[in-house]
Amino acid sequence: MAKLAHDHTAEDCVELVTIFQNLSKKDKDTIATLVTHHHYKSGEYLFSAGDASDSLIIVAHGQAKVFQMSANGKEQMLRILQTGDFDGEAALFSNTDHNSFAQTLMDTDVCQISRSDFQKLMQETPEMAVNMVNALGRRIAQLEQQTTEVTTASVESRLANYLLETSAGLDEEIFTLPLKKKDIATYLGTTPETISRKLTSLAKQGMIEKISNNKFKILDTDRLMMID
Amino acid sequence: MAKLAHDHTAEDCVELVTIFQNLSKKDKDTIATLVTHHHYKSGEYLFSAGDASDSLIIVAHGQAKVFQMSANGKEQMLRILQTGDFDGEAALFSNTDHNSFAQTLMDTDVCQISRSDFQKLMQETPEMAVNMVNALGRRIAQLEQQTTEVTTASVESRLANYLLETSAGLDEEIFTLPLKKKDIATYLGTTPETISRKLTSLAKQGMIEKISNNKFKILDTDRLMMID
DNA sequence: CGGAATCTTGAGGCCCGTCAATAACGGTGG
DNA sequence: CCACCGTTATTGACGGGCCTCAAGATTCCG
Repeated sequence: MAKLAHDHTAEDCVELVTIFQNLSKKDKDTIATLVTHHHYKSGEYLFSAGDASDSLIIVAHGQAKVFQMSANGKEQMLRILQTGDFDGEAALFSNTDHNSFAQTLMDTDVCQISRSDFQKLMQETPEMAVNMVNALGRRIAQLEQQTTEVTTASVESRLANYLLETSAGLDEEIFTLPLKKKDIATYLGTTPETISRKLTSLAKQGMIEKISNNKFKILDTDRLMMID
Repeated sequence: MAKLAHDHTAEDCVELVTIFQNLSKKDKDTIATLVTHHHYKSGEYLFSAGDASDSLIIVAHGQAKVFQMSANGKEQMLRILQTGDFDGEAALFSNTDHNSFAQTLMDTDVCQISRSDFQKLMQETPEMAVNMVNALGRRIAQLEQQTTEVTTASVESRLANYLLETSAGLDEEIFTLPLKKKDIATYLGTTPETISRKLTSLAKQGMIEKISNNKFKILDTDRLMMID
């Protein structure tokens, strides 16, 4: 394997992650000693459903998708882990298995803390526990939003929202969809075919412009927001 | 207002709620002094979207539904708060408004702790913060499950699961649906008409027996689990 | 007992999922 | 640089599940 372009150390993880950010230097140093890190190539799994779930996983650099598999074999995307995000499930309950999958979307560096170390850490560092509570609260709000949208809004509306969210923050006029259509589809609770159709439909209606198959330009934010 | 059948005191709240349960007597007493309680009649709102969100709300006795309202006016049920459950959102972020509604389904007693008191409590009582993290983690797992089911499984399958979950725990053969069809519908992301149709369909297929419009008997657990 | 809310049942239609075939893309090696 | 092949995306035809609208039946509760 090629040498990493950047070296990602335990300190990097601690600096990157929001739940550690406002802690004292001393606390951060302690945490750094508890962390192990690993490199994954694009497409590898961080964990699969059924795996023993025994550590908190932090994305130090890269991107991974977390999804569940339903009884009939359909994927449902739960979230995209970006640099600095973590997957909590693992560190919270004792003796439960993962019920979801995490697969990297690019080469990705990951840090881990074992459940027991993490639980000890929360006992000893209340600020960290409070940070954790806040992070989980945000996650809950986001999931509630996702559930509501998926059941109450049309695919066209969900897709429009997704485009607006994805393009927000980038002040580029033209932006690139960061995911394959299949992944966008499972994120929005639909199929790649429908995504494809709705994108051309939005383009025909003049709300977006299609530059290439995954590059787009927002033409009419207001109308996109009003769909459905 | 009539005198309450049972007196629900601050101590009751503290005893009832899982996040307080394994704390020391001393800690519990402290918490009890921070709690205020209120009685609500059936159908009243504990809070509405847009209200300032400034306290943790605990259901000491009764039942309430928490739901969001989508842009096009549809309700999406997020969860049912039972005795001992709490709504977290409020106590976690600073200066955000509620984005959901909570409405009682029967006469209900509620306890509250202000956000500032609760945040202080977490700082001073790490065990409580850890309890909170665990409770939120469970809630996340449940929401992820709900999102996945709602997008990947048919209404019939979701309803079958709901019936199994609702009847589980009660060893009664015949059980009563605790919610109106409209509420079941918004919980499962569908409409009352569809719920009605699917229930008669399940009965025709011999998997359940319809005793009255809201009393049912499970006849074939295995087939109910296999739907879809 | 009476009126309001809830539930049931039917008819009709549309959104979107499925299946399938073609096209475009992207990386690899010659 | 181009030819090649697997992956991904597009487009069409079709069907079905579920939503909508509406009317009638039933239940609930004062």
